Amino acid sequence: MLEIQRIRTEKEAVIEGLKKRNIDATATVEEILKKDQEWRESKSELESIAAELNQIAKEIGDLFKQGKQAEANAAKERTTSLKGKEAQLKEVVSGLENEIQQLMYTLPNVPNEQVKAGKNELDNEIVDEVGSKHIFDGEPLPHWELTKKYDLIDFELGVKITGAGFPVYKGKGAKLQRALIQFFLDEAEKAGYEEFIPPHVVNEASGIGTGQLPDKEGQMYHCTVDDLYLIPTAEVPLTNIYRDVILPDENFSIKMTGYTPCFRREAGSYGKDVRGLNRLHQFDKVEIVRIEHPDNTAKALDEMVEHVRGLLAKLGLHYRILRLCGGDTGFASAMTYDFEVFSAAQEKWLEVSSVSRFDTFQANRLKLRFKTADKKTQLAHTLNGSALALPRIVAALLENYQNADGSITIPEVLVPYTKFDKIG
RNA sequence: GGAGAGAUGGCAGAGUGGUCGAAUGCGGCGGUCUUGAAAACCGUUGACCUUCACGGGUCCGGGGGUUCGAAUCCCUCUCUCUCCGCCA
Repeated sequence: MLEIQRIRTEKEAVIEGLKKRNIDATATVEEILKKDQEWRESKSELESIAAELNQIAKEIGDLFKQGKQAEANAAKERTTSLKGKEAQLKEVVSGLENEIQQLMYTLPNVPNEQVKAGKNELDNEIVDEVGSKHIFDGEPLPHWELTKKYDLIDFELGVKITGAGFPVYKGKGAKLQRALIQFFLDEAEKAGYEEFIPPHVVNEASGIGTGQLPDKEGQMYHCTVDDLYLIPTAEVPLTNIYRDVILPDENFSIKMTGYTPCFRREAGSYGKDVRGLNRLHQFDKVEIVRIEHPDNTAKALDEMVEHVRGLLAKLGLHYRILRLCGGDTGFASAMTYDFEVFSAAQEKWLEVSSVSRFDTFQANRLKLRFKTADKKTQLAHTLNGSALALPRIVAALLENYQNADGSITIPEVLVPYTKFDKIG
């Protein structure tokens, strides 16, 4: 959620910024400011009535103590009309607060100045591409054939047990999965991230804190009996560790990592790109999350990008980095870099990581703040990124590392984890 | 699932209708003393909204009610703890 203060003082900049998302927020912003003005007026009127009532109440207390019953009762009379007015104003004020809140929830984050205007993924900027396409002797097989051939992942079995999008990993397929998780966690730890194993189910307040709720309700699995949500990413529980927290001083840099399964309903995305591992309802991911002083955010984002680069380089994958355009940048994000690996058999790019800075957008909802040197409270900045999401990495590894004899080579960095260097 | 207890400031913990945003202790911060530190002593120490400011207002788990006045009384929800049962 944007800060109301920012809308008051930087109205034009906010509207201009949101245009990069292909959104004209003028009407909403004007509406917010109008209601905000009304709210402030009603609120101050309400407060002066409250002050008067407090004053009278105090007088009555004194009168009773002095035994001046009659005068006290007379004073009581004075309160009735004030109380009526107070009740009326209270309703107006809380009504306005609700309306403003609802409007505020509809506004996405203002893109960073580096973000280009654009409608959709076609307008994203390719900022770098590393590696080149594998040259194969024959036709490489797509990963869904490889997983079947070597009995690594059983999609049909998952359908039987749960439904589409819940694969069963077997044998070397399962081991490869575990190896990647371990490898990613070790790398994150080397980079200074502290490991967490958070709950995989969260409450409503946490969903609101990181911005999944209220708007994107349909994306999460909801356990209605207990009113809890399966996490769509470790970002939710990890970031919410710092909900309602005021860090004691401004010297902080919090770096967290965690592996969790991620659950996504992916409502409305059936039919396209859902083959094999490309899009699942449950998948594994190692996430990195940072909480930073606003002055340090740009640097932190760069470090996270470098970290993900390092992972892909070590795995020897051909990848590219995109800076998402305004229209493709997530609701809460101010700037996002997507990482895509090239899938040799499918001959297309697969997104494997998304690294974002949210600035104060999440912190505002989370009430995540810190104390400045002069003892003021100020919103902190949050960032997060996948490092990495497993399924498409697995897809790319299997497809790209096929050998002429049909076997699949395991990248050297993973061998200590898998304890085997070849499939097939 | 059954029975009971409870939710107060960073923590512990008092407070059952008016002077309580809240005693006291611990912790934190500043100071005195000291070569330095400890101890001792003194002071200070919540968040939010509004205002240029003075000031004003709100907050004692959430919501509602009674009252001139609620941390304190009533209703309701949520959560936590203890015991029993069940289970890893």
